[in-house]
Amino acid sequence: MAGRRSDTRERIQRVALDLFVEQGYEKTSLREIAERLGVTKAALYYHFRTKDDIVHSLIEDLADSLGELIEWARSQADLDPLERREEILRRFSKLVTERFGPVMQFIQQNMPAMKELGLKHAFGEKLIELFDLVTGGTQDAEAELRARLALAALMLGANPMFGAAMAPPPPDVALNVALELVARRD
Amino acid sequence: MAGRRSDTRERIQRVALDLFVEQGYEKTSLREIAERLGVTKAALYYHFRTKDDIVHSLIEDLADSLGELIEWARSQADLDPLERREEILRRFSKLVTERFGPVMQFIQQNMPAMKELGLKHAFGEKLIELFDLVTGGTQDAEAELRARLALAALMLGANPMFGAAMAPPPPDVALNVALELVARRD
DNA sequence: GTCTATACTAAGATAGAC
DNA sequence: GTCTATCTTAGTATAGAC
Repeated sequence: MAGRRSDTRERIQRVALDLFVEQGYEKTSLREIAERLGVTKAALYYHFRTKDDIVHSLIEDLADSLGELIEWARSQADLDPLERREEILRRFSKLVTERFGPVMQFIQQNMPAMKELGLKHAFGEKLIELFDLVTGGTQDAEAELRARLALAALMLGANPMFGAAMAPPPPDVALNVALELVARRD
Repeated sequence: MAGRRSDTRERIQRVALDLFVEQGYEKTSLREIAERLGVTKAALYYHFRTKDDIVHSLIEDLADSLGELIEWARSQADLDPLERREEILRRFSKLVTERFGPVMQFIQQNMPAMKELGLKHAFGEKLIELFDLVTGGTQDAEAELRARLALAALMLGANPMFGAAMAPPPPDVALNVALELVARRD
């Protein structure tokens, strides 16, 4: 626990994420990851029990951050609903642009790989909670769609179809459009 | 050429698409497809040269339909730009809801599998052309984002993140929001 | 047009030495 | 903490009989 463990574990995570984003989860073999790191497959198995386990470790951080955002949002029940929604979107945008863009891209492009072993749940449930907070609990279909699109706007750089072929929108533009989508309507 | 070939080829396409959507491309083996049809793997290889070839056949129809839509749009250069954009979105919405929803979902959830063998190009290039027609060729970042979101709204039922966990928006609601996103702004 | 049988390749994973 | 060697499983694909 104390002291400095080798950084191999983190190097594995970095290289694996790079390859997963670039080629996809299934098409990336452990051999490939190992080769790029200059170690053998067996070495990977010292740090991670399975291939899935690498993904799991990557997503845990993201799920934790979303959890913190949700917790914060729940604690702001007295805030003006619109202001709260807007601040949620701002903070979400910050998470995506500053830290979790690649992981988000990976998740969206490799959903089938996520379906196993509760990988989806740690993150997927958080995304739904966040979505509910942005809709404000309404059942109105259009309001729901707008909330989804607002989140989508912030993630479009990571969208499998649009993200791959085109440049992502500047974060500030995306945030503005997202805010407009959930703005009070008259 | 003449007469009625066996329908095995189409049955393979249907079953394969079902399984691909359900479990993902990589996780679906030819053995699985064959078993569900009550034939052997070798039978599949009679109708399709490779596993990729099955996907290719599925996407060709979609690409053709998009091609027709694009061709129509190009022929309407004299139409009011806004009206044209709106009609493009309407027709695209129709394609998605009436025929290509599952294929779209499959594509979005399995992008890494698309990257090979020009599978991406037949369809991907068409999507970009369509996108350009909806933006109307502007370079404005916000207008571009709005055009993307308009298309995204119509495909959200097929979106890997939102589509899986939540009910898709009613098509008419999605179309309305899409139209609003590209509406002339004052 | 479909099947049996099989070749070939590569993947994920484990055991045990260093 | 990393290696060599090996196991197990599964996949794609082909040849040739029916």
